[in-house]
Parts: sequence; C-alpha cells; structure tokens
Amino acid sequence: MSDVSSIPPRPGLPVGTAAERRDAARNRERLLAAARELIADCGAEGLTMDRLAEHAGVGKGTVFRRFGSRAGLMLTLLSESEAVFQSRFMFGPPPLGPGAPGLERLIAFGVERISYVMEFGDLVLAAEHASHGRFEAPAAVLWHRHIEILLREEGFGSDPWLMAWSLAATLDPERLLSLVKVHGITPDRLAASWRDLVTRVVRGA
Amino acid sequence: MSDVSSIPPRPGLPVGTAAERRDAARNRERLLAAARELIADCGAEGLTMDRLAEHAGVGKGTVFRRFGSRAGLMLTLLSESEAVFQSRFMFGPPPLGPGAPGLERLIAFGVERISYVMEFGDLVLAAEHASHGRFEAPAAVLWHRHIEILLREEGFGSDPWLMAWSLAATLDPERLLSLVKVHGITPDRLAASWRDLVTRVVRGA
DNA sequence: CATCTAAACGGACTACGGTCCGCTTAAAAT
DNA sequence: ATTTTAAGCGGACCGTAGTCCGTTTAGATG
Repeated sequence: MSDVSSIPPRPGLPVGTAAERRDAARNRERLLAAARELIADCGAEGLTMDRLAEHAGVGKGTVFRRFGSRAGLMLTLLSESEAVFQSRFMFGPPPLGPGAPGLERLIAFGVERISYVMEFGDLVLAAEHASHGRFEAPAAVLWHRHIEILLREEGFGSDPWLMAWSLAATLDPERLLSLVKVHGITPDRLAASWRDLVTRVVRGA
Repeated sequence: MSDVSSIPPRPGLPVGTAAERRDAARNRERLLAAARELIADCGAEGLTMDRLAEHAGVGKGTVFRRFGSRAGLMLTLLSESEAVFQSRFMFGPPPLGPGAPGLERLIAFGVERISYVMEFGDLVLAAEHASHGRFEAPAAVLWHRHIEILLREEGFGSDPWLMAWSLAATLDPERLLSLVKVHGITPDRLAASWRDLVTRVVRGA
C-alpha cells in the first residue's frame, strides 16, 4: 500500500493523476527546456513539433503524449505567467485586485491584459490557434466570469454575461496584435479606447 | 490588335486582368460546382483541396492556380452573398441603408450581420481560417469603415476608428458561432445585447 | 534478486495545405 | 495553315500536426 502523501507535487499537472515516472519527468523537463530555447532562437512560429522532439532528443510520440497538441505545449509554457496574471486580478492590490470600484477594476483589467498580450503575444496566439474551443479554455472562462462579476457590481442590469463576452472580444489577442503590428496603434491608445468603452457601457445604465 | 470591349465580363474576378482562356473558365466552373456539391454533402470542413481536385477531375495545381488558397476558394463561394449584404447596408432601404439615424443603422447592421453568420457560418469561418490577415480582408475593412462613419454621424468624438474595431470584434463569426453552438444562446439574445451595447456606446457621449 | 505489468517510448505513417516545374494547348500573329 | 508563346495544367513533392502500434523499461510485488 503506497503512501499518497509521499508523492511529490508536480506543478502544472492536474491533481488526482497517478505519480509521474522518473523518465517521464526527465523528458518533460528536457522538452520544456528545449522548447524555451527554440522559441528564444526562432520565435514561437519557428517551433515545430518535429524540431522540438529532435532538439530534446526524444521521439515525436513522446511530445504529443506529454502535451497533447502544439496548443497544449504553448499553454504549458504560458501557465506560469498566466497564473501570476490571474492571481494579480483576483487577490492582488487595487485597482486591479479587490478593493477598488468595479469600473476602475475593469479599466485596470483591460490595461493589464493589453500589456500581457504585448509581452507574450505570439505565444498566446500559438496557444489559441488550432485549439477549436479557444473560448472554453479555463483561463478565458475565468476572465469572462471576472468581467461579468464586475459588471454586476456596477449594477449592470441587462445580460451582463453576454456583455462580458463582448467586452472580452475587444481584448482578443489576435485583434490587439493586428492593431499594433499592422496598423501601428500604440498600446496606450488601445488602453484609452478600452477605458472609454467600458466607461460608456457601465455609465450608460 | 484586339478589341478590349469584346472581352466577356468575368464576374468575381478583379478587373484589369487578361481575358480567361476557355479551358480555364470551364475548369473554374467545374471546380465551383464540385465545391458546392462537396460542401452540401460533407459540410465546409469536409472539403479538402485534394478531394475537390479529384472530384472536379482536375489536377491539384489547378485548384491553387484558380483560388490561391483554401480561404480564397471559400471567399469566392461567399462573394455573391457578401456582395448582396454589402449593397444592402450601403445602398438599400432604411433602417439598414441610408436614410435612418446612425444609431438605428448601427443596430440594424449588427442584427443583419448576426443573421448572415447564422446562415453562412461555417463557410465564413473557413474563409477566415488560415488567412493570416483576416482583419485586412476587403470586406472586413468595409465594415469597420461603415461602423466608424455611423459613429461619427452620431457625434462620437473620441477615437471612432478604434471603437469601430471594438464593436466589430463583438460580431466576430467565430465568437458568435461559439455562443450559439456551444452555449445555446439564441440569435435574438445576441441581437438584443448588440442593441444594448451600441446604444450605450453612442449615448454615453 | 527475479518477475511482472502498465506506463512510457519512438518513429513510421496519415492527412492536409501549399509549392514547383516540366509538359500541353488555346489562341494570337503572320 | 503554320508558327509562336504565354497561360494553363497536373501531380510529384514538401513541411507540418497529429495518430498508431510494436518495443522498452521503471518500479512495484513476492
């Protein structure tokens, strides 16, 4: 009978899964290291699953066994910074975290999200691409819910759930990146427009 | 010396291009017919370029010579209904066309767009997918401009161009289809939320 | 230590979008 | 009618994501 409490924690993996074998853990580390290296060298678009497998010295099947898909790999690479972002708007200091009025939190949320996309843009894009249910990803669901709650807090009456979706659409990474990279819009201007949008939506009650 | 005026019109092709050879025209018709047939049978996702080539009895290279890419093919298939939609909101009767106040036209535009996506959803999706500059497609540019003009007409002062992008984001086909197909939202509810959104944005001056 | 088994592994294989290039042919010019 | 030439054509070929299945091995059991 094995002692469950002796199983070492494996950050990033769902709880309740059987313990990871040594070789599996080693290969996961190898793969993540190789992936970060390749992205640093060739950018996120330059990372192919074949190259990753070769670079990490494992078979291709192993890559897919670990991460399920390319999008899954990108998600894993992002998970740390995502977690930081999430904890900041859920538990951090105002105006992003609790303590400030809903409208200010909404504004801060959009501004932070824009910064986040500017920093990890291509990775986020790669994580969303090919993932058919991109709107059902746990992180996306969390944002929608967050926005919805803030809307309700501000007394938004009519269909706050759907309005949260509309507002989230404005923060879509692909759109933001297109605006910045193709049209040369500055992040500041994006932030100003977001502030304007949410203010009108909330005040227009 | 050839008489330019004797060249027969080729709907859907850019003007200023050299006349199409007979065999090319014949193959284009074959391909479009085969494409519509395949889509009717297997849905838009079931249409692959290889199958299309085989089904139409032409080589694969011919398919790509005609349409450039899968997205280009889908765009061609949509072009007729797109043109109808465009002419309706640009030249048609109010409230969609000119003659009604800007806000009413905005509301009508969103409602019509939602209907359009409900009707041609998967085709629109296939036309956007894999096309890297989906926001720079001629049709998309036209909508943005249309929304922007209506905003200005309503006296929207601060950055109407960017606000038009935000509003257009709400009407993104992928999002709309996900809401309807995954979350079971009715088109009516989408339309109501759109009305609410644009009203708040315009009135909130 | 020997045995056993389920997890992990690897790389050949498929499906797909897209490119390339040598051959064919419509149709213009003579 | 013959010649000429550029548009059109076909399908082999490439890179990529993702699957399959026979083989290997970590690590638990006795």
